[in-house]
This record gives sequence, structure tokens and C-alpha cells, in this order.
Amino acid sequence: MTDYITLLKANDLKATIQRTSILQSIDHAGHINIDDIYDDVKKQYPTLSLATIYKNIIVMQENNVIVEVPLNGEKSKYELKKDEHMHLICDSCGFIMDTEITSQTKETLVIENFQLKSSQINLFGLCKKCQ
Amino acid sequence: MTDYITLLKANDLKATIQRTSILQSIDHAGHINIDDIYDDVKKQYPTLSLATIYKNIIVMQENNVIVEVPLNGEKSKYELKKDEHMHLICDSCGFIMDTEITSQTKETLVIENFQLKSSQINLFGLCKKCQ
DNA sequence: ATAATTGCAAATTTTTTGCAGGTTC
DNA sequence: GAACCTGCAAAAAATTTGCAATTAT
Repeated sequence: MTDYITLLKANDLKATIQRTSILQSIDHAGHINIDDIYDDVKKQYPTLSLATIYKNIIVMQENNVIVEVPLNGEKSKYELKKDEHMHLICDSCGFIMDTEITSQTKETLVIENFQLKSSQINLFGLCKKCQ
Repeated sequence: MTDYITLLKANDLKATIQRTSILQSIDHAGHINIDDIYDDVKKQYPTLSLATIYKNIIVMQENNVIVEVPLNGEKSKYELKKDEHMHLICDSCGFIMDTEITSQTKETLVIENFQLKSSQINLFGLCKKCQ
């Protein structure tokens, strides 16, 4: 909890109970969409409104606290901002797992005439449990 | 034009003028969102409705004619279904360029305990013109 | 004390649906 | 001719906004 307060303040945001509970929900789930955050935080703070979540998702993205994970055919999920990584997404159970992008992979992604700044890599397939 | 008719029929869809013009719009743009398709096709077919575009985007995805490209902070774009490739996305002008995923890259993406089926790779940075 | 944030309700935007008439094969 | 597709208008879902009351620093 203290962690989220520190995280918010370090990024110039006031530490409200609404924000810390949204962050806790995202952190706990790993990757989660807005409706599921709402269901989650309402358990503890029944008056926390959906509008507040929308507003804070925007402001926390702007302040580099969280990151959007856009997905095909469903609403975007959000994750805490972390070091660069890629996503292993299970076609069967939908679970999203973070994995390091190896230096070997990075070396192969140097492209001529393109000044690379960042990357988004999603790998789809079957996770250990589902295969 | 004939190409789009063939493409649709090959994928069990009736070749209507609405569908061929949507495909032409997507093909011409490379990557384009629903509103821009709408603006585009209305020039030729002013009565073509947004509802028809929504319905066809869904059915053409289901029938493997087009593919969604989900993006952070904006509406998804759509492209014609093509061979596996990655996207170079310019942070400055927004242009999306298709590029081959090299076999060297693929080799580095073999992960233990994950049965890879497909991948989505977006690289962000500056294109030749914008750097 | 000040400036920012919240929750509510209303407004707006986006997407989906139902159905009568038209089109494709 | 059968099945499917379209356009319209209406419905539903998702997101944003304005503002008075509250809260963080």
C-alpha cells in the first residue's frame, strides 16, 4: 500500500485512496481491463465510481505509472509500468505472462532506416497448463 | 476490383459492392480505422452506412479476409490478411510499415513451456523521413 | 489555504441490433 | 427462389464532461 503511495508521489500524482486501490487491483491481476478493475475496487470502496477509474487511467498513463495493453477483439488491459518485456498470451485461457526480451532478440530487431525507440511484442500460443 | 471479389468468394462471403469498396479502402491505406474507412467509401457510395462497415469488419475478420491491428490510445486499425509480418510505427507521423520477421528473430522467440502459434510485433520509433 | 480529486448525473461517442426492402448466387 | 446483405433508426454500451462537495499536501 505504502508502495503505491510512493509510486504515485514519485510521479507527481496525489495519493488518493481511489488511486492506490486501482493500482493494487492492477498489480494484483497483472493485466486487467477497466470493467474488471471497477468490479474489483468496488468490493472495498463501493462508492468508487467508474468515471473516477476512467479519469485516473488516463492520468496515470500520462504520468508513466501504468501502461495500456491493447488487444484484438476485446477491451484494452492495463499493467503497472515495468521494464521492457514481452507478453506470452495463451489462446486457450487468456492468461498474459510477462517475459524478458532477450538481447539476442533485440539484436535481430535492428532495422535499417528506422530509429527504434520501443517495442511491443505479443506472442500467442498455449501456456504450459493448456497445452 | 476483381481481386476483391475473388478474395471474398474464396472466403465464403458474398461479393457486395459495399464489401469490395471497404476492402479497396483498407488495401489502399494499408492500415486504417473504421471512421476513416467510412469517410473514404462514402465518397464513392454516399449511402453506404456505418452499420454496414461495423458488420462487415466483424464478418471479414471471422472469415480471415482482414486483421485487426490494436493500438495504444486510439481506435484499432485494420489491414488485409497477409503473411506474417511486423509493424514499424513512426512515433512522429504515425505511418505504419510492414516488415518481414526474419528467421533470425523467429529463432530467438522460441520459449520453453510455451507452444507458439503466432506473434504480433510492433516496433516504435522514427521512420526515415521523420528522423 | 490552495489546488486537485471525487462522485454523481448528464452528455457524448461508439458499437450493436432489428427489420423491411434489396441483392447475390 | 433461398439465403444473405443493406440502410435506417433505435437501442445499448463505452467514455467523457461539468460541477458541487471533499480531500491531499
